[in-house]
Amino acid sequence: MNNTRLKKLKAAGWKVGDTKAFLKLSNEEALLVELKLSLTGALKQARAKRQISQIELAQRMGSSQSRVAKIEAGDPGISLDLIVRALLAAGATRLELQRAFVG
Amino acid sequence: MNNTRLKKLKAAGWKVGDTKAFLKLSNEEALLVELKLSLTGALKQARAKRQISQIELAQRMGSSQSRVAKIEAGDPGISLDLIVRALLAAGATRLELQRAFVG
DNA sequence: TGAAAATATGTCTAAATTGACATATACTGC
DNA sequence: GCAGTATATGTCAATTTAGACATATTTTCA
Repeated sequence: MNNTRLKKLKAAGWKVGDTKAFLKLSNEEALLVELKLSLTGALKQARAKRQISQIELAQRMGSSQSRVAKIEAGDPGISLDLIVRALLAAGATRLELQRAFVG
Repeated sequence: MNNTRLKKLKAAGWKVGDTKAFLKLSNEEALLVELKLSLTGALKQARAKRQISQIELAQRMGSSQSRVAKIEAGDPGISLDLIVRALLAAGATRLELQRAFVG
């Protein structure tokens, strides 16, 4: 029913500004990566500060050492969720989170 | 989601500090959910402020209207990544992000 | 130096998340 | 009430991310 109209809108929306939309996507993706890197940096700091091993952190968050290593290595294919979980499990303060976010 | 996690933890031999660890996990999970809700709230505001429809936002971020609706509805099973992508696509400022992020 | 601890890297299957689609419901102005 | 539009809900195949494990490399320190 509304399908035809929806499709029309979609098609129209994508034709015009195709590359522009793509560039925007890239930019947003870059911002997201930047944010992730900032957070993983904070994680490394938080963990070092508290002298927690990757194994211990992994246990605390119900994950594995290899995952923690990958998080800190900025491995692509690591979700923001997991990074934040790690930060929380590492006992990062609100201020630390904030600083990481501000960059 | 938490059930499977708990089961896994138990199966994996978490005998000592069992409940304590679980409580910690729950707490961190709760904090994460809180954060997500805060961000989705910011998304709704940002989108309303800019008068962008869900369809348009979906197009901008290369997603679908139903996904956007679910993000804003606080649907479980929506990643932090997707929420942040939506915020960026909605043109949320760094300040808006910050406020939502740190609470 | 060298053993032990910590961290990095690669790969697997299972589980979670995705966009897309269909469709239902809510809202707007007329 | 009614068309047009916006938003909500449910489902699904395909992709992505997960923990786990093996193993390599680096770091630590007696």
